[in-house]
Amino acid sequence: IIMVAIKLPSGDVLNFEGSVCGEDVAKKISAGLAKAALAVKVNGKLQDLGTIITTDATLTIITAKDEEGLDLLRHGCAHLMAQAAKEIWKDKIQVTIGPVIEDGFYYDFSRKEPFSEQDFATIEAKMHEIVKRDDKVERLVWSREDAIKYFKSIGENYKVEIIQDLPEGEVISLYKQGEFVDLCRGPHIPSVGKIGDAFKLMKVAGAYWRGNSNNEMLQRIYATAWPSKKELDAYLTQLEEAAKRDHRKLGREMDLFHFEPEYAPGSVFWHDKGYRVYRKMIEYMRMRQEQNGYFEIATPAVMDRVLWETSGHWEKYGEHNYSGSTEDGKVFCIKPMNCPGGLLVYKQGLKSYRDLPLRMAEFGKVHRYEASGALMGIMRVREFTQDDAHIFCTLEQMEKECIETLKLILDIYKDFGFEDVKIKLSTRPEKRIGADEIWDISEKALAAALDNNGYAYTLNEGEGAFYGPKLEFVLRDAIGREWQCGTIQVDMNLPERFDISYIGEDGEKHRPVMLHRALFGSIERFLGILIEHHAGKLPLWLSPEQVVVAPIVSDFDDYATEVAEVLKKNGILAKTDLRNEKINYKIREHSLAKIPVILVVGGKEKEARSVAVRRLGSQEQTVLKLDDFVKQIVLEAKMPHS
RNA sequence: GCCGACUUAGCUCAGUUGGUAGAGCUACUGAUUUGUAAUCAGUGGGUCGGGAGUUCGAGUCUCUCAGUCGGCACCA
Repeated sequence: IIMVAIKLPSGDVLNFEGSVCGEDVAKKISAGLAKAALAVKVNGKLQDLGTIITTDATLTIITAKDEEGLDLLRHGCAHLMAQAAKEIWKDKIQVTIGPVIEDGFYYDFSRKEPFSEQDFATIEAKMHEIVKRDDKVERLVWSREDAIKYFKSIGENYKVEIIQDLPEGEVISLYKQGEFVDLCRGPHIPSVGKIGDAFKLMKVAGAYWRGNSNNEMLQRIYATAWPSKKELDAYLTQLEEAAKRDHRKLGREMDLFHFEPEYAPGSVFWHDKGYRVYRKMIEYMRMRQEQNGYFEIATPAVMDRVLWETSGHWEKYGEHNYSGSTEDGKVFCIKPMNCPGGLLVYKQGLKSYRDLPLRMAEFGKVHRYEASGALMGIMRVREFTQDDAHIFCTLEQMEKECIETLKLILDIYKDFGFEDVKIKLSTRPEKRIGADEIWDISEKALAAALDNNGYAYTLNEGEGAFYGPKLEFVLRDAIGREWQCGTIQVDMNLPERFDISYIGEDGEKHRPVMLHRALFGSIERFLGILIEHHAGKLPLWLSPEQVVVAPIVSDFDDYATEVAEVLKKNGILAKTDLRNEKINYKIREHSLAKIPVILVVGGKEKEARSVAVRRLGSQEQTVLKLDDFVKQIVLEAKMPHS
C-alpha cells in the first residue's frame, strides 16, 4: 500500500492510504474544521476541497477566516445569486460574469425589466432558500463543443461568447450546484450551505458588457458577503459612518462651498471658509516649490485652438473642450490644460544646457467639459485648478528629476496626513503619438525611478497619457473609491511638436525632455479627499476657523474680545461668540461646525487671565494661562516646512 | 454619454387609493445671563426642479428637459 504523507502548517504530518482529499484531512483534524473548510492549499496552490491528492504534500485548510477563503465565500455567493436569479426568472434572464471585488462581489445580468428594490428582497429570499438546500458543488470538465452546445441550449448567449473567446487548449471547467451550472475556473466552495446567511444585495447599476460602451448595457447587482452576521453588520455600520464623512455633506455643513446645478453644473462656488483652505493649500504648495527650485508663471486662460491641435489634444479630446470663435476666423478655446502655455514661455529666448533642469510651475485653472455622469462633488468637476509644473531637462537628468519629484510628492502627502499612497505606473495606450523607441525610454525612466528607490507600485498597462507614460499617485475617499491625485508624466513628444530646444555644451541645438507633474493634481479633488480623510477636522494650520472664544455670560464679553484680539495679533484665526445663548448651545454649534478649538471664558478665567480650552473631538477641558495658550497654538498652527 | 433611483421651505424629511402642502432645525422678534453638544414663546418662510399632457381637479398619473445620487464608460 502506498502511503501519502500530508504535512500541516503546524508541522504535524498525517499519513493516509493511497490518496486523500482536503476534506478527509480536515475531518481527521477536527469536526469543527471540517465544517468550516472551504478549500485547501496544496503545496501553496489553492484547490477544491475535494481535489484528490496522491503524492506527499504540504497542505493548509482554508476557511472563511483566511483572505483567500473569504474570496471563495464571496465567489460562491456570486454563483448563488446567479442561481437564485435563474430560478426566479428562468429564461427571462441571462447570466454573464460575477467576480469578487473588495468587500463583496457583483454579478452582471441581462434582463429586459430593470431590477427593483422589491426584486432585491425576492432574490435574497431565494438565496437563503438555496443555502438551506445545501447542494454539493460538483466540478465538471467539458469539451469546448459540449460547453457551447449546453449554454446555447439554455439560451445563455453571453456564456457562449465567453467560451468561444477562451484561448485554445484552456481547460473548460464548470461547477454544478443543484440544476445550476456555471462556467468557472475554480476553485470553489464544496457546498452551497457553507455560504451561510451573512450576505446582502447592496445596489444595482448599469454596466457595459465587457466594459465597452459600444456594447449593450447589462444590469449589475453589487452585493456584500461575510463569514458571519456580526461582520456583515460591522461592515454596514462602517459604510454609514463613511457616508457621514462625505465631503459634499461636510462642505455644506461647514459652509465651504456650494454648486449651482442650474447655472454652472460641475463648477464650484467657493465660500469664504472653503476658499481660505483652498488658498492655504496653494500657499503651502508655492512654498514647497520655491524651496525645491521651481519658479512660477501664469499663462492666458483663453488661447488659439491651434495650440491644442499642435499638441494633439484637440484630436483626442475635442468634444470635451470649451471653445468659441472670433471675427477673424480664429477659434479660441478656454484652456483644458496648461502645457501649451508653459511650452510658449519656454520658447521665449534661447535656453542653454546650463538652464536645465528648468522647473516651471503654474497654478493653472483649466476647464474640461466632462461627461455629466462623471461629475462628483468637488472630486470631479468641469473647472479646476491644477498645481501644474513642467520640468524641462536633458535625457540624462530625466530619471533624477522623476525621483526628486516622487519624493517630494510623498513628503507633501505626509504633511496632509496621507501615509498610505498607492503608486501606479501607466504605460503606452493604444491610441498614442510618438515612436515606440521614445516610449521605451520614457517608460524605463519611470520604472527605474521606482525600482531604484524601492517603491512598490502596480502596473497599469495601456493607461498612460497619449503623449507619454505616467506615474499616478492614488488616494482613497471615505468609501474606498480611489482617486488619482498627483501624477508625473514623461513626455518626449510635445517638445518635438512644439519644436523646443536648448543649446548644448557642443553649441548645437538639442531637444529637451518635458516632465508634466502635479502633486495635488487638482486643488478641488485633493481638498475633497482631505475633508473626507479628516472627517472635516482639518489640521489646525489648514482649518478655515481655528479658535472661537465664548464667554459664559455677557459680563465677560470684554475679556472674550480681548482674548480674540490677542490671538488675531498672533496670526490665529479667532472670533468671538457673544450671543446671548447658553454655553451648551455654543459648544454644540461650534463642534458641529468643526471649529478646532473653543475657548470658554467666565469669571474664573478673567480673574486669572486664563482660558478653558476645549478641543474638537474631546470633552476634556484644560485651563491654561492665556499667554501659554497663545504660545502653544501659534506653534501648532504653523504651516509644515515654513 | 449610458442604466437605474431621486428632485417638496435655507437644512433634514413627512405627505394614504389624485381633492388644492406639513414637522423639526434654521431665520426673525421677544423673554431668559446661563460653566462645556439643543432655554422658552411668538412670527415668517414653498409656482412641490422646468415645461407639456391626462383629469372637473395633479406634489401624487403620463411624456419631456435639466440636475443630483449610485454605478458603467470617460478622466489630457
